[in-house]
Amino acid sequence: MVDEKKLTPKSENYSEWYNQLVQRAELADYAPVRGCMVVRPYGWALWENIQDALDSRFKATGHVNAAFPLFIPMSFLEKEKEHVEGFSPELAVVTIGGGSELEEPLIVRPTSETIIGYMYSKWIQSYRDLPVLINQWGNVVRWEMRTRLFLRTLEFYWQEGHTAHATPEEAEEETLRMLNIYTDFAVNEAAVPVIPGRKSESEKFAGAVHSYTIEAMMGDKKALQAGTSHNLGQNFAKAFDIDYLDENNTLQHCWTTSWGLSTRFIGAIIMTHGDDQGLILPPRLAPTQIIIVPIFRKDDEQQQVMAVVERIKNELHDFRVKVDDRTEVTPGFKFNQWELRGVPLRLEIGPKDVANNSVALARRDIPGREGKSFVPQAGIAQTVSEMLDAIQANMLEKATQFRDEHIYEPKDYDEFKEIIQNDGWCYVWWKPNAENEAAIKEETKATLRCIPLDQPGGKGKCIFSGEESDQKVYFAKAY
RNA sequence: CGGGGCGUGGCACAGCCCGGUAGUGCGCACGGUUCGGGUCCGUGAGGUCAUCGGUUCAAAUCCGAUCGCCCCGACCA
Repeated sequence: MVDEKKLTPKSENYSEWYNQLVQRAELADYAPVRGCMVVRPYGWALWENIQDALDSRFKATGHVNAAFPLFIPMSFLEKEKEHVEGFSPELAVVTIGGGSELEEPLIVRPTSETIIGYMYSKWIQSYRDLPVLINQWGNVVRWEMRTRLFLRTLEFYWQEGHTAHATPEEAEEETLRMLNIYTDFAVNEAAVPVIPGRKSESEKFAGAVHSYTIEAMMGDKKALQAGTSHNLGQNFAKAFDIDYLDENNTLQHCWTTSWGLSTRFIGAIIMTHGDDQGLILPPRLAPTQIIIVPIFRKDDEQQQVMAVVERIKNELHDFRVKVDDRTEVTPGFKFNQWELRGVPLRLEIGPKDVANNSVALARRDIPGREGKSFVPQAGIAQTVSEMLDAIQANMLEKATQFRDEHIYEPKDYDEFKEIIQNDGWCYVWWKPNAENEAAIKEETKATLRCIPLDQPGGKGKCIFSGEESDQKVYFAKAY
């Protein structure tokens, strides 16, 4: 018999582990409509912390938030040829409104370049109006065939930034600035090590001149595109007449960008850090950073313990802290439940601690006895603060180590195939060629994840064609 | 849309082959017990067996159709 209290181990069935974890940690649930997701309060609290971390970075670089409509006229999408080709297979279309057939079908936005481009064309007249730096928090719909909670659902929540600039240099600078913000967020807030890089021609966004990505390695070694930033050149400006008069009174097309990060990132956090006990959340993003579990048997013990618990809780007011004072479940039950939900630090206070002026600390990132320590009640805020920092740092270090251990540099294509077969990543010299890329995908299921910004320099022979090239790239199987 | 599987209390499943008044575990409610790693015991609530039709004295079980879901492929933040 399977122990229903335990998660299916990662090593046994990774996707089952993932699904059980998401649902039992109460992050999200399946909705009545196939492929749709209900984000539960705990999952949404995590998303709100992600939003705050990103929003503060956006604001610091001059961006503002706004909201654009959910419905977009079908004709808007058709104005940019590559864009409509890329998105039409996955559109949800509304044809009836208020009981009668609409003159023009509306699509539920799969992304907002078109409607925002349309508005920008009205707002922008002069070079003095530029740059326009707007971000939107919202939801979009893409009718995907196979779905998974957070990673790919019919509807998902994200932010999409859309900017317009006077020059190609400014647009490229913006595209890279936002990529760097994503990288900074992923590494320093989520403890998810990512590789920032450029997408190949075949993998880029429909309608972009070029796309950048942050690529992360999940616990099963598959790659996950965790955020994207696109330089749209003048493609959308031309399609939507986003024009301005420059200093010389000459009409010019704008240069635009777009960049997005979605609730998929929650999937990245789960699959980067989670273990067989459940979630492990980075302290900087965890909705609850510290859970206090009081332990007592008799009434008089309860009073003494709760007095200490209250005092400690007040001392920790600078942290996101909760007390689990339920009496209907045992401490052991609570330990397991909060571990499942990934709370970084657990604080136990029992009769022994009352007597010794101590508390027991258990860190989530180090399971078992090694992660447990007893510390004095005095100076608890300082102790806890340092430990949360240590957890955050350790999570990043562990994830980085795991990733680096599974990136290989094959000598030849045979070795390449063998590595991909075992789900490793390949870091190889590459001569850009869409046909060769397709051939590799066909044969191995691996895709060109990115051309990293950080290049080693020098030259080498392309892993596939043998031609000389000056760039190295990553290939891997991906979500 | 191609290949495979499954629909039975909230969840996970047994029962179906060989028709005879619906079962187990988890969860839930109540009482007690326990509480420093998912306590234990007792009592109880909860299901027109996916739907429609057929065979039969009798259908969760046999036959037919329909619907839905899951897994494997093609598409993808």
